[in-house]
Amino acid sequence: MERVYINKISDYVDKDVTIHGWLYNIRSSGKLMFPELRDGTGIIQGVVVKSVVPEKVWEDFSKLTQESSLKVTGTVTKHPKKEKVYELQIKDLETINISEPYPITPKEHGVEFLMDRRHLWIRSSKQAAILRIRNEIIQSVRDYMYNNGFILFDTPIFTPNACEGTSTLFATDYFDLGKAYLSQSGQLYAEAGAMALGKVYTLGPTFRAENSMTRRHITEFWMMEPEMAFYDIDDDMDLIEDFLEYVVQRVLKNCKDELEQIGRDVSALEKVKKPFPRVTYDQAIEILNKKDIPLIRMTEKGEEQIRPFPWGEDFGAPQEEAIVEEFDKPVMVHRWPAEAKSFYMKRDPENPKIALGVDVLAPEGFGEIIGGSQREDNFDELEKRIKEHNLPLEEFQWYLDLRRFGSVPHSGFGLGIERTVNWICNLDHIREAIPFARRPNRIRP
RNA sequence: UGGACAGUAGCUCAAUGGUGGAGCAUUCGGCUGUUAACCGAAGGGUUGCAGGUUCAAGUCCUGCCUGUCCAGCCA
Repeated sequence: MERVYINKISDYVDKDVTIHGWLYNIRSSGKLMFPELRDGTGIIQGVVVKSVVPEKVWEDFSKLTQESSLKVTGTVTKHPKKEKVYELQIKDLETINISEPYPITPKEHGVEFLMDRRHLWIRSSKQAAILRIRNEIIQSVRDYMYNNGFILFDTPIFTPNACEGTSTLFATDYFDLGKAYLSQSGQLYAEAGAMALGKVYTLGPTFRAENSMTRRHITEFWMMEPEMAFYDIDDDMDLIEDFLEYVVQRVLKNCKDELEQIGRDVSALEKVKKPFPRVTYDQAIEILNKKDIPLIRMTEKGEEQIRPFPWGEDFGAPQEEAIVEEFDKPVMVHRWPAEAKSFYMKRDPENPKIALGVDVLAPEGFGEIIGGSQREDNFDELEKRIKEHNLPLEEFQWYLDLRRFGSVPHSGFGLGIERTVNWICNLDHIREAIPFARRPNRIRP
């Protein structure tokens, strides 16, 4: 008997097939049973008729519990009432394993209960659909880069130094060489790659020891960071919008079923087409003042609201939301106050108080998904910044070499994979955007 | 790290300071088109932990633990 997967079942109408999978749920009605089978690619309802199947098959089905594993043979038919839905008229059953009582029932559960059983929760249809969309997002990222001349350039995870300060780094012992830190960005190495290969990208896990308990933060997340020689900040933004449009439109095209399964309103995603709004920091401040959004600062007395929003302050969640509300596409906020940004960003030649950085805010309140910039390519300027930020100059000598030996203007950005999944899937929380989320209060399972 | 809220059966939740219940799950029985199927029955409890108030605490008070949400930080 031909073994088939459920997502290809429509090719086998009126044919006999075998499905290898698990029992997702079962409903019975006297002399009829309706087992729902899942095989990782989808779910199909089986029909077991007592008067049709051998007595042993009927008895074996009666013994099945949720998540029991099995091989089922039957004839594929169209659903009598539903369009484009198929059923399996069951003829035979081979039980592989009778599951112990399964903890995740088809009823409601709390997040802690589910996260404690994340290894089982991912079998649920919504979680499985999210992980399939994640797969499509990552594959489309790789394909975009490959098809546009970017070279995959893997950067190290053990690093000796901080990219943006040591307080958010996880430290570990490294033989006789003292401390090693888990990478929080591959950018500095990617810059070396860009000088060697022109356009590169790195895609891998990154680690931030931030005690952030929000729906947008995890301590271990995947980031895709392209770095391009001879790109300025405007080239960088051109790339961002072309790239993001490709990823979103491809997920829309290839993950129709999954998006429907998780109840995603795709009309919002369909609008993600070039061009995206480009808003300078100064223009963003104007939006905040027009909407009377203050800076909120925590003091000893409590909350303090400062209006109008003072120039130079970074935006928080309420500010980002107010800006994004104005548009129905990802918004690129660029040319930030240099004070609030990292040491490696190039200053605007027209205004030294401005850094040539860009943040991309996802629509629908999902926050920042991309942070990018044109990098400082002048040796003296960069060395000065490293000193100003009290970073260990010796550790950055190799990085400064990139400015000593044939320095060129270059730019790049970092895309948070889970934040992108969070947005595209319209999730309540980023913990569902990765198979096993790591958060300050969770390292298991 | 700060603020708000919560913790009762395997799960999701009820219970005026006065005998701790329901639905689902589990086990048993019934039902020939079910869709989180339905109907009947059974088993299932150290009310997060430690103190305190009270004749009496799941309920009120204090401390701790755990979790959730929000803020900051960031992708």
